[in-house]
Amino acid sequence: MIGRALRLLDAFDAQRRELTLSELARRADMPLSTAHRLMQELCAWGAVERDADGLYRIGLRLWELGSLAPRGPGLRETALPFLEDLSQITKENVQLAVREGTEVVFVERIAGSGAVPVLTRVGGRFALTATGVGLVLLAHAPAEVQEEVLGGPIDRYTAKTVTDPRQLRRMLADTRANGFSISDRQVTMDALSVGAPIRDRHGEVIAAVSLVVRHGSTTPHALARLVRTSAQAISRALSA
Amino acid sequence: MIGRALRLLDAFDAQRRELTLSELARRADMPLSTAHRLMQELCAWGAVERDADGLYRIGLRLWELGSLAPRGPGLRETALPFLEDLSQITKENVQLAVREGTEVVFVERIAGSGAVPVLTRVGGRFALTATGVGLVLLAHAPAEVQEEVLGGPIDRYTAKTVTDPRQLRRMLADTRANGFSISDRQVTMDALSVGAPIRDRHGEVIAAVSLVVRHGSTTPHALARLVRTSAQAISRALSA
DNA sequence: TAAGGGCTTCCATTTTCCGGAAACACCGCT
DNA sequence: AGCGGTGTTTCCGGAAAATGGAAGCCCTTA
Repeated sequence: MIGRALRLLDAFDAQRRELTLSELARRADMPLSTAHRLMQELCAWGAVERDADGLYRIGLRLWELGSLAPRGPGLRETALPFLEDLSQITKENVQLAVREGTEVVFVERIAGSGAVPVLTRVGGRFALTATGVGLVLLAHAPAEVQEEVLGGPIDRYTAKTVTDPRQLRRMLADTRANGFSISDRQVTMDALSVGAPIRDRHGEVIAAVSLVVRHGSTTPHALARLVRTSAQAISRALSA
Repeated sequence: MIGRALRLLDAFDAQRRELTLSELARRADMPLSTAHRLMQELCAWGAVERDADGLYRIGLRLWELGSLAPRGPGLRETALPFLEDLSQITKENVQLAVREGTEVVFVERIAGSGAVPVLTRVGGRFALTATGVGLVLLAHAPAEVQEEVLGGPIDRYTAKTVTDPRQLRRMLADTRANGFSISDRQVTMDALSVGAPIRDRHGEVIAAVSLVVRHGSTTPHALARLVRTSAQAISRALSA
C-alpha cells in the first residue's frame, strides 16, 4: 500500500523536520517494523535521508521533484519579477498564493522594507475565508468548494474576522464584481490585505496576489489599483 | 510496491513537467492499468494533480513536503542573506550547492547584474568534476565517492575540462590545502568559477558556495578571498 | 465508418506486504 | 555490574493487496 508511505511523509512538518523512527511510527500510527521497512525504501530512493545521528529528514530528491510543480515554483518563476516590482513600488508585503482544496497555500512572499511583519510562510497553509488572497480564490472557486467552506465551521482570528456565511457571500460577490478583495483586520488587528485574481489563458482564476499593509496606513482602493494591474500583468505573462 | 510509484514520479523532469498516463507508463515501463491505479492513489493524496486536460503534473503537496528538506530550502534560508551580500558586492553570479551521491545539486543561484549567463537551474544537477562547487564538494567527499568519480568516465565540456584523474587529484589536494577551488573554463569557455566549502558545527563540509565570473575579468585570488569569507560566515550562521 | 490512440474498469491470480516477536544497542540510574 | 527505558533492526508465516491482461469507452483523424 502506497498510502502508508505517504502517511509517514505526512509526519514531517515545518516544526518537525527531523524525526526518529519511533516518532514517525507514532505519528503515522503504525508498527515500528512497518515504519522501518517503508522508511528504508524511501531512503533508498532518496525521498528521505538519514545520517549518523539516526534522524530521518526529507531528502533532496523530494525537493527536486517538488520544484517541478507547475502551480508552485513554475508559477513563482514567472510571477516573481512582477511581485518584486510591486514590492519596490509600495515597500509593502507581497504575497502569491493558490488554492488547494479548501485552503490557501502560499507560493511566494516578499517582505516589504518597512512593512508589518506577516506570519505566513512559503509553503504554508491558511483558511480561505480570512486573507485577501483567500477571498479571491474562494470567490472564484467551484460552487461545491464554496458550499463546503461556508457550510462548515469558520475560524475566527480577531474580533473583525467575518464568520457569518451570509456576510461572507456578500464579500465574495463584491470581490467578483470589483476584481479585488479586501480583508480588513481579519487575520491580525494591525494588518489589512488587498488581493486580486491571476487568470490562465482560458480566464480561469488559478492564483491570487495580495498586498499586506499596516491598518490605516493607506486607503485600500489605492492599493487595489496596483494589485489588480500587477495581477493582470502576471496573467498576461502566464498566457504568453 | 512503493518503488513502482517512485518510478512513476521519476518520469517527470524539468523538460517534461506534464505527462499523459501513457507517457508515464511508457517511461516507467509498466502496464497502463498499473500506472493508472498508482497515479490515482498519488492524485488522491496530492502528490500529483490532474485537471480537465487529463495531463498529470507534480502536485503542490509534494512541493510543500520538499520545502521541508533541511539540505535544500533549509540551508537556502540561512545562506540567502550572505549570498545576496556577495552578489551585491561583486555583481557576479553566486551559486549554492550540495553533493548528492556523485553529483552536484544546485540549491540556489543568484544572477549578478552584469554577469555571464549561467546554465545551471535551481534543483538541477551537474558532474562533481567540473564546477567550482563540484570540486569543493568532491575534495571533501568520502574516499569511496572520490574513487567512484575518478575511476569512472569523466565528462568533458570544453577543451579546458580536466578529465585526467591524476590531474584532478592534484586539483582536489590544492582545493583542500587552499580552502577554495578554481574551475577555469572547465564548463564553458567564457566562464570561470571559484568555490569554497561550507561546514556544519562538526567541521564537516556539507555545502559549497561559488562565484561564477567571465573569464579574464578578475583575478581568481581576489574572488577566492571573498568567497571564503562568505562561506565561513554561512558556516557560522549554520552552527548558531 | 473504420482505425488508432488514449483512458478506465474489472477480476482471478499471485506476489508482496504486514506486523508480532525477539534480539540488539545504547543510554542513565542505582 | 545490573537494571529499566527507549530506540532500532531482523525474521518469517499468514493474510491482504498489488498486478496486468482483457474488454469496453471516448475521442480524433483518415
